[in-house]
Amino acid sequence: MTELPKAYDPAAVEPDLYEDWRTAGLFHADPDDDGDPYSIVIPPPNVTGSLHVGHALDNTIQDVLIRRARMVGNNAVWIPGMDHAGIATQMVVEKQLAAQGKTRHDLGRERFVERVWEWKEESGGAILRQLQTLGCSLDWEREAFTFDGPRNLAVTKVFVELYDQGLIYRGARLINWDPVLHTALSDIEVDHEEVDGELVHFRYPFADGDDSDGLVVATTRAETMLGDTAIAVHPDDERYRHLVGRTVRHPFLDRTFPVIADDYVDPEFGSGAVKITPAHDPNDYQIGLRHDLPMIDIMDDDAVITDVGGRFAGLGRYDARAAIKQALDEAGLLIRSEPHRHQVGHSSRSKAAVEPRLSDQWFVKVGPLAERAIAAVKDGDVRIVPQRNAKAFLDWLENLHDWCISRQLWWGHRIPAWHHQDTGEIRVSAEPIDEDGWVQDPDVLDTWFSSQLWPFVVFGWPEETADLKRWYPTSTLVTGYDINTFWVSRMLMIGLWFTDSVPFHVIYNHGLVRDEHGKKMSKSFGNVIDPLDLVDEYGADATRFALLRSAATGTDVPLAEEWVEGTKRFANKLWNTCRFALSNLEGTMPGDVPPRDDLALEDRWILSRLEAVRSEVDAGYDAYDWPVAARGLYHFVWDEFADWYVEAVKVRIYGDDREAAARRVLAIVLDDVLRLLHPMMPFVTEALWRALTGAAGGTDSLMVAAWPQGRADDRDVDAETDFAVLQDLVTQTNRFRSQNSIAPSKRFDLTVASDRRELIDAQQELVSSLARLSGVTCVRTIEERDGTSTIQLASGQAQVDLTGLIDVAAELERLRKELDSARADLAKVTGKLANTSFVERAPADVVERERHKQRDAKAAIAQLEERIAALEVMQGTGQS
RNA sequence: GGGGCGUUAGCUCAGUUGGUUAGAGCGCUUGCUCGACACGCAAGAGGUCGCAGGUUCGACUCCUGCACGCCCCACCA
Repeated sequence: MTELPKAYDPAAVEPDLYEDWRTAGLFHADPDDDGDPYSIVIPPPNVTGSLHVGHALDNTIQDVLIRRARMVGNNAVWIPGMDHAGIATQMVVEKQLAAQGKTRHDLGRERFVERVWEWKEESGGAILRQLQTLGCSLDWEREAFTFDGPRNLAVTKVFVELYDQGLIYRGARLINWDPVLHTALSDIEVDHEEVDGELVHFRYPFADGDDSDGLVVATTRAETMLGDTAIAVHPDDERYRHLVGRTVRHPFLDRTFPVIADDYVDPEFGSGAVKITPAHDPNDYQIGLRHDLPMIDIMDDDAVITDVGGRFAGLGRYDARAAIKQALDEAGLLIRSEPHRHQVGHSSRSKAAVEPRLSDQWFVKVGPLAERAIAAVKDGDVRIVPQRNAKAFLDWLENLHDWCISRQLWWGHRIPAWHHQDTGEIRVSAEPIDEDGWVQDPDVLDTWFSSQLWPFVVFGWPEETADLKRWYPTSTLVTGYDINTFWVSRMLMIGLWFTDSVPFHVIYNHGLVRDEHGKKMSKSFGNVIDPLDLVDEYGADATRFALLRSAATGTDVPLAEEWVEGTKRFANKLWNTCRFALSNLEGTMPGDVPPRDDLALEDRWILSRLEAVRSEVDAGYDAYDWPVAARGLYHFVWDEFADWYVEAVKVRIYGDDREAAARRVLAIVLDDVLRLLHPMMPFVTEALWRALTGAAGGTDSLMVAAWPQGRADDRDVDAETDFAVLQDLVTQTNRFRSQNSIAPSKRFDLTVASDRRELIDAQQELVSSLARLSGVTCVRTIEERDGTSTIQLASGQAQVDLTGLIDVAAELERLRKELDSARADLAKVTGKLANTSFVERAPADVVERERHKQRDAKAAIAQLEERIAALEVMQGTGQS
């Protein structure tokens, strides 16, 4: 048996164990192995990524699920991999080029993409290596990449089939344009932020009148008036009904357009008349379609006004906004402008304000896909945990717009479509078209188009591989709720469409990791915690366990460094409990529970508690309730096993009464605890388990040991009740000792009158040891005597003879001194709080602290006075 | 504008189908080199469970309203 160091040192244990597991092949799964299939695919981190606490939580949870599944006997696999992360990655490399004063256009497309690949090879995937330090038991032989060969083939196949089915189409639609990255974006890549703007009221003159007459409109985006092609009013609006059909004249451009009526217009807002810019506003676009209005794109890719803007051509959109306002004013058309807060869409990548723009793009028609996904959720084919997230998920699926999938980028899956240069004809094909006049579409696909295929392409789809048959559909998808829309819903839709199966049976949503006060972690707040720093400082087990302890299902996870520190102490506690056991086991192995007659009360008690906790912890794991599982084990190990059982068992181990049974029970409990704890704290449990069982390592590992089955017969309510009586007796005695300043080393006799007299009588030795008594005498009734003190018990009373135990005079003197100082404290604080300028001007928390001090001092005084009175009675100086 | 979540000890959170003195960790106070552990042991202080009503013999727990906070979604110029 190995000698364990006095304190647990994670750094000395973790890296070697990971390497040992890996070389023994314990992470690798074989589809031909026995056991029910259990599979998880990692949400592929971006190649640009490095491990942050969100990843740490997400992957710890997956590792917990996989490790437990293995121990339960499933044929479990966890697939690693990465996402090529189109925009994000392209931006990183473009930034590197910018540092050299270059753009991607200087390199050209081919060279640029090569450059991204080079970068991917050298620095991509750091995050997967970081996951190893966290202990993640991923099957490294199955690593996949969304942009590698097999995945490319699958993406092309999916695109072509969807196109053939009429579910992918190309067309001019209003899309979100990112004027910085020069690409279209999907709706969910746009974040709405509140912005302070201006609502500008101005007048469009009638075509047949002068500038003093006309129709007043209001807008937050004056520059878009260059693309106006109508003015809309509500059909029932009495103020304007008679104007419908009239024509207005553009003040700066040689153009006239009509006043139209449309229900969309809210008569209450602004002037009740809306300028319509179909090419630059989603609502106006719809109105434009309904009324067959011309759609005039007034901006170029940089959101700069083009020649259609007449004298405003060449101005950026914000400069144009100011210039037009001024021009309106000069023309006498500006009525007024007022401050106006409103929501403006921003690119989630470049943060630039998105420009709604009419553009030729590729779209996925999502209706038919969404229908099946909705049905799968409603029918329970896929279960969302927590259930309440299902509503938002369904709402989103039920209100989908078609998905713009083309991106004007270079890094990503090239769209398998070819355009004829002369005819403009389009052909979509899995094979390159190598004929004269045909050129491939320059655009690439939205990065989520490929990642939506992840759960089946990692197993080799469209090939009918053994892996695919064995592990698809996957068991559980673990993600934060923040990407349910981006990713999860799309996997569900496309999975159902192409594999006729849900891609996962359960969607488990954890919360987002926040700082200790529940605030979002962000670099600008300076509250970011790096999980790798935590691992360095406290170990991977502590980091994992701390995250799990606060990861209540679906709610955000507050993380403070102190908690991780506290968890490290728990690991150390476990370590030392094992150290005690190991140094006393004398070769005893875990095995069958000894015959009942050989067991002492504390044995039956701890076995009963173990069984209770095992079942609670198991239920916690089953319900994805990590805090319950973690707390259950923490409490059991520390407060029951270490604090009570280990102390109790010393009587027999250091003596010679049924010590064999004691050793056996010690080994059994530890063995089960280590197994139950292993998915959450894999390293320390493995190290200790090897020491306990003598396991050689390699394939002889806790990682693949059997999950505890439980022994229902071990539940022993009588033992628990009886032991609680002893615990109460010991606790009350300790309390008495502490309150009377009796040194812990001072032993004394206890006389007990209890309705559990026989029990206490039989357990005298145990009680004496735990409460550090010289003896326990059980009597029928306590007789009040001078010089004794009584302790109240849940089951009766105990009596202590104070003669010689306490130096009454000295104790009185000590207490009186304490009382004096407590009174002085109180006076000081009370004086401070009586000072009105302090109470009014000092910060609230400082005042609150003073109030606390005041309350504390008062409580202390009351208690001291009581004890002094009691001692005075004993001394004969008080009044009884 | 729609929807969701939360409000319990100084801080972060538990609290099972409503049932005697509402729990944990951290922090705080006091004492302790007891043959696993000072990353420890023992004891202690600290809460009118956001506010106002209601149901009930009884509510932190159920209902209604309000307040505050957080989050998601959303095409009102």
